[in-house]
Formats: sequence, C-alpha cells, structure tokens
Amino acid sequence: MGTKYTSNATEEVLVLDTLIKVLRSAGTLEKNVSDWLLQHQLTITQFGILEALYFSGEMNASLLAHKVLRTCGNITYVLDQLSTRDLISRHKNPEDRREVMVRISATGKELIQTIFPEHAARMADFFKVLTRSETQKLGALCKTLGRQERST
Amino acid sequence: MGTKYTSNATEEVLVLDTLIKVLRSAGTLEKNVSDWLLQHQLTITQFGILEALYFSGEMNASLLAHKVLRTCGNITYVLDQLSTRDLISRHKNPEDRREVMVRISATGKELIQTIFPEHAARMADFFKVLTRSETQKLGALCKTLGRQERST
DNA sequence: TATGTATGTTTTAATATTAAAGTATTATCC
DNA sequence: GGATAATACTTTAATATTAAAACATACATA
Repeated sequence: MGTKYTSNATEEVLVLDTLIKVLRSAGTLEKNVSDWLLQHQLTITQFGILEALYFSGEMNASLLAHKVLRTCGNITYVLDQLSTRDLISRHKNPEDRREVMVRISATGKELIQTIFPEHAARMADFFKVLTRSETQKLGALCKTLGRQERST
Repeated sequence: MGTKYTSNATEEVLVLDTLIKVLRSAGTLEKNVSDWLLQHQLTITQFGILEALYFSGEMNASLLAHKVLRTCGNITYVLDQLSTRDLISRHKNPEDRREVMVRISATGKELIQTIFPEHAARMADFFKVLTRSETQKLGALCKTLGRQERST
C-alpha cells in the first residue's frame, strides 16, 4: 500500500533517456539506409513501399500508408513517382471502388531482387554489434513498445 | 570449427525483422510526439534543439545537427524560425569565428519548462507497456546499436 | 607568408511530407 | 429508400528537409 502514488520522477528520467536512445538508433539506421538508397534513386519511403508490396503482395493505399508511417497524401505522391518509373501499378478494387489496390510490377520485382541482398547484408553488418539473442530481445521490446498507436 | 562460415541467411532474416520493429517503434514514438507538439506550434526538430540547448547548454550548429540527426542546412533554417520566435539566440564564437554558438533564451527556457513535464508524463505513459528493467535493457541495446555512425 | 586544404555555416534549388479540404464511394439508419 | 455519416483516396498549399554549391574562417606547410 502507498506505492500507487509514488513520485514517478526517476521513472521519467529513465524513460526520457531511453526515448532518446531509441530515436537515435532508429535515426542512424534510417540515415544509413537512405544514404545507401541514393545510388538507386530511391527514398526510404519508396523502398518501404516496394518492400511491403514485394513481400506481402498487393494491398490498398491506406494499408501502405500505415506500414510506412506516412500520410495518405504522401502515399499518393510517392505512388505517382513509382508509377512513373513503372515499378508499381494501381487498380480500383471492384469490391469497394473507393480502394486503390497497389501491385508491384515485374520491373519493381527485379529492382527489389537486385538490391535487397545488399540491403540485407548491410543491415546484418550493422547489427553485428549485437548478439543473436540481443537482437531478438531488441525486436521483442520494440514490438511491444510500438504496438501502441497514436494516442491523440 | 566450421561454424565461422555458416550461411547467414537466418541471421539476415532476424536482422531485417528486427530492423522493421526498431524503425516502427521509433516512428510511432516520433509521430506521437510530433502530433502532440502541434498544439505548441513546434516541430520535433525544433523541440529537439530547444531540449538539447536547455539541458546541455550552449553549443554550435554542427553539434546541434548531429544531436537531432539533421543536416546543417536544415539547422540553419530551423534556427531562423526559433530565432524569429525569440526562443534562441546566435553568437559568433570569438575563439573560432566560423562557429555559430546557439543559446536558448529566457522565453525558450520558459517554453521548455512549461511543456516538458507533460512530455515526460506522456512518454512515461507510452513506456508503461515495458517494465523498468525492460526499458533499461532496451536503452542499452539501442545505445550499442546506435553507436555506429554513417558507414558510407 | 602565400597558398592550398579542411572546417563550420549559409544559401539555393529541388524534393519530401504534412494538414486540411475536396471528391468519390460505401455504410448506416430513420 | 433517401439523408447522413463514415471511409478511401486525391488535391492543394504550405512547410520541412535535403544535397550541393557558395562563403567564411582557420589550419598546415612549403
């Protein structure tokens, strides 16, 4: 009894400290990937979309937006670009004509197949500072933490 | 013996899976903070800069750029905005006149003092899905992972 | 001490992203 | 079954961010 309303000051210090570390490690990773993607003329958002479509198959724009953490408006813009390069195609869903189903093209598949192995190798290299079990632990913790969607 | 050159295929699967979880959790966190900061007319970059200056004191623009993972050009732009709102001030470093030292103003301090407690409380709430030791573990793992700067 | 090179910041032009409003389609429900 | 609300996407206008070039200062060294 009495522990329910203890001051959470040290708790907050720990959390804020951890917050920064999470954001920084993710930021460093993103920067690493983005810089590397430059040579393939892809942004990380474009890459994320192609990746999602390649590995999870056709899906609608909203789901893509959710997967890559961008707004629907941005997805429309990015899909336009990918479309121009013939990396994806759009189709109205006949079941629900509000939905735009997005599909990776043959060209898009080729691109992913070409660059993905290097991406995987680079990331494996990046994660070499962690052991296998540390990597698993990190994934599990991030999964738990990230499971919460927007609060506002 | 023989374990040194095993295929790293499963290794890569684990890493890529973890990569996505790290990026997603950080992205969700950033979105949460950004959305909340809207009401104070601050971007997460502006907030990060004020935070750094408030807690670590005066520093030059390059270091700020490094702290918030943005380019120097972007920092110049953001400092202009913070300056317009009188939240920071710039001073040439007399020791090395190339450097621009940035200092948080009284108004800036007030702003941080006003909003930071809510930020801390919101983040503590966000991290409630993790125990204290899990949070510590997450921080340690991210710190190790993030210690690697750009490879290219 | 002149000169080339490195460092720190700003400028510029282009692109990425967003919030908000608009459009089209589907679902709800009196 | 027609009004109303909800959903999916696009458009628009504004802002954020970047890469690259330009600029300013300091450092090295011949």
